[in-house]
Amino acid sequence: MSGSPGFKGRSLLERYGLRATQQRLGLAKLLFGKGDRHLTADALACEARAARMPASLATVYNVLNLFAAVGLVRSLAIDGSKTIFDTNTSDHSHFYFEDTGAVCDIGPGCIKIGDDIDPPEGYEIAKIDVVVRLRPKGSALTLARLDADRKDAK
Amino acid sequence: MSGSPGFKGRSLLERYGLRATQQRLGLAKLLFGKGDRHLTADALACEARAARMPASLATVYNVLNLFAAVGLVRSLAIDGSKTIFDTNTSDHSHFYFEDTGAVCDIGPGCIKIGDDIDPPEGYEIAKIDVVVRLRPKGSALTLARLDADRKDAK
DNA sequence: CTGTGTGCAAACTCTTTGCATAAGT
DNA sequence: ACTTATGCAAAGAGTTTGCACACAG
Repeated sequence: MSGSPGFKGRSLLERYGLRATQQRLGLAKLLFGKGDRHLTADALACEARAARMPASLATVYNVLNLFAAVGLVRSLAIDGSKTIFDTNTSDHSHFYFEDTGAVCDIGPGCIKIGDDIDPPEGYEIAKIDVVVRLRPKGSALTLARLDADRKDAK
Repeated sequence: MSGSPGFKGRSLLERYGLRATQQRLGLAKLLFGKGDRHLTADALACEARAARMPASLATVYNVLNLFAAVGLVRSLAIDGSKTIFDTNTSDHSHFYFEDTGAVCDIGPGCIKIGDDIDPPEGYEIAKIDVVVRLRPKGSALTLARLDADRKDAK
């Protein structure tokens, strides 16, 4: 099971006009081998190392950005600092877990965005990102809590 | 008109339990003095300098993060690199102009988010961010275009 | 006065880039 | 062979942090 995955990475890459290098094949296998995924470049680099298909962090960024440019993956700007790459390129929304930083898909049926949005003159809609931010129940940040925390900190 | 703005910054800050310092007052005036705004920390620092109410960049970050923590402003993670602070804390969506990086509000009426979203067990919805990404008409990135660009680059 | 905020600069994280080497067609 | 990708390390942007000084209450 090590040399000939049923996974057709080579033809996938070639279909997108990309040269099939070891690193791209390895990363593609990790990305598309096990269902929809949401990964940072760093996380993918770690997985690659663990799977004995090492690729430098710079290469992982290059490959992910390249994949994003051709539409193989989609990049999400959810938490500001890290860029998350999503292997699901279809229309869908996301849950974002503020405590863990995890991301997961919401089926396209659950959220209805008006198809009646009027883009300003001269512009067209590239895509619509919907992020439902979740926090553990009862952790709401209230003024009272802020105050309490300030006193606790003393 | 220099010393006593009709703008009640002091009481605003004190209502939120914040000490009314010069920098906070100055920044609050810029933020809330002219309607809803979408600013980066850097842009606000520049404005402050221009308005003769200078505050160091570090202080601008501190103040904006503080304001965001108490709910005076809302921080948006839209483009991944820069954090944008929005003075409109009510429920609304955003247009994001990919060519200029500008952000503007979409009235809450234009987009309907199902109120029927089921948060996963143990979590509650902190907020929902909707970003409609806009690009200039006709700039869609197609495979054909990518190919053409590659050849052009030669 | 006492505590808190500010400013500066350095540290830090994430991401991109330049150049020599290695791999792909 | 010729082209293109990779790896490394350094650069770059944006944001945060530590500490001395200054300001607000």
